[in-house]
Amino acid sequence: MSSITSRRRPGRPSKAEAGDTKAALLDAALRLFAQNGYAGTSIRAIAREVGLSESVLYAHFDSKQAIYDAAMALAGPQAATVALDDAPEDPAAFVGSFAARVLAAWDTPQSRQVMSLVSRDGLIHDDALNEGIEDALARLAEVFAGWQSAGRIRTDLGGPDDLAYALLAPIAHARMLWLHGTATEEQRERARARITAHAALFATALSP
Amino acid sequence: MSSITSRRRPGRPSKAEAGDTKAALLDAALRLFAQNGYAGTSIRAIAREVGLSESVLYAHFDSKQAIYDAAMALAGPQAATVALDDAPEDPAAFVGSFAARVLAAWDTPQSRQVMSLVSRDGLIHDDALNEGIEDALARLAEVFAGWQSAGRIRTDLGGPDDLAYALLAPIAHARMLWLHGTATEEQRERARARITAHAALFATALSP
DNA sequence: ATTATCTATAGATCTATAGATAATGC
DNA sequence: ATTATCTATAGATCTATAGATAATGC
Repeated sequence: MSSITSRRRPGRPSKAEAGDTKAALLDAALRLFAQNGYAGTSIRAIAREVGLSESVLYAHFDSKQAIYDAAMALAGPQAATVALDDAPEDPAAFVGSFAARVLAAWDTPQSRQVMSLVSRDGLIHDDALNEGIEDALARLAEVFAGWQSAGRIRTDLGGPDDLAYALLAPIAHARMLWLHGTATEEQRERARARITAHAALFATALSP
Repeated sequence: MSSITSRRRPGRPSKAEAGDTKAALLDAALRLFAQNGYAGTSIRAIAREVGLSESVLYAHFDSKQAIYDAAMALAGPQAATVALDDAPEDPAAFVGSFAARVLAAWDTPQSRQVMSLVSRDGLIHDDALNEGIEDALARLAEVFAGWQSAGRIRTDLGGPDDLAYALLAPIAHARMLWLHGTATEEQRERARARITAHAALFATALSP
């Protein structure tokens, strides 16, 4: 049962058989880095994944680190930004739509892979990433601060930043547990259920 | 500036210079595995950390995997169990003391290393660990269920499991972010502040 | 004799490079 | 000529083992 990965013959492939190698490499790299971490993923494994020889990676990238960086750069940014939208409507409605939007952004194949990658390679502890989280919390807190001074939500629960954390942390935690690179459909469903349930609970708790 | 790690001479060390090598190896292994992951940590690096030759590891363990397992077994269990204690007192008091006990259990050097290890090697997605989390949530939910049927806490916020998640997830998330193996004192302080603030907020929200 | 270390080394695997090969595009 | 692949290989590093060496404990 030796299923040989039929070797491609040497020389430039004909137009018909040529694909977007660089994109395929990055896609495979992101998947494998997310699954096995940087140290646990070899150049060889990435090449095998796309069915090419190892040296082809050095035609497209300078080094293993460069491949990692390129994969991160490609997949990273869009996952960090969670749009807060403009003038938030009613508090309860906002909380629900906020959670839904965050969920939509995080429940994509790429975002889930980034989640795994960030966890596997200790980047949660990375300064850049931490600032992203702090920033998201701060912007959310601003919204709550506005509502508190307008008397539209409870003020006795805690400060705006406490509220922001109480809303965002359970959502972020659901991401950690159930929206990673190798999550099953069942786990993703669990994440969705938890996140919407939490948003509802939080919205109810907010009202004065 | 070649500071050579002065080589020990061959042969069994004298009683005076002999230490508990196995314990030292496990300690170094846990630290390095937590910092760099399984694949990112070599036998060589562990040996260098305790100042011995590489082969000494094979006198104490069968394989690299066996070292990892031993380090996990040593550090793992005590971090998983978060005692719920017996008959919980007053809801607000319970929430505060629960958070304090979880915090105390998680803010230890070993528990923090386990946190990093679990994250680095993708073990958060491990079945055993996931069941541990589900179990903790379920036991917490039972407490809330009792109070809800006794009318001691709000019932309109959500079901017992929603409440359990709303309390535990922000605490667990603080652990992820600020109670890992290489957390600074500043980060740990941040975790403590966040966790106690969240417990207070949650307790307030609970009361009918 | 047993135990705890060391040195030396085998064999696998990893990153990276040099140079061959064949299609493309001018 | 340029581009995109391949084969072959260098040199580093990794896990693991064999066998030497010296102290211990009987």
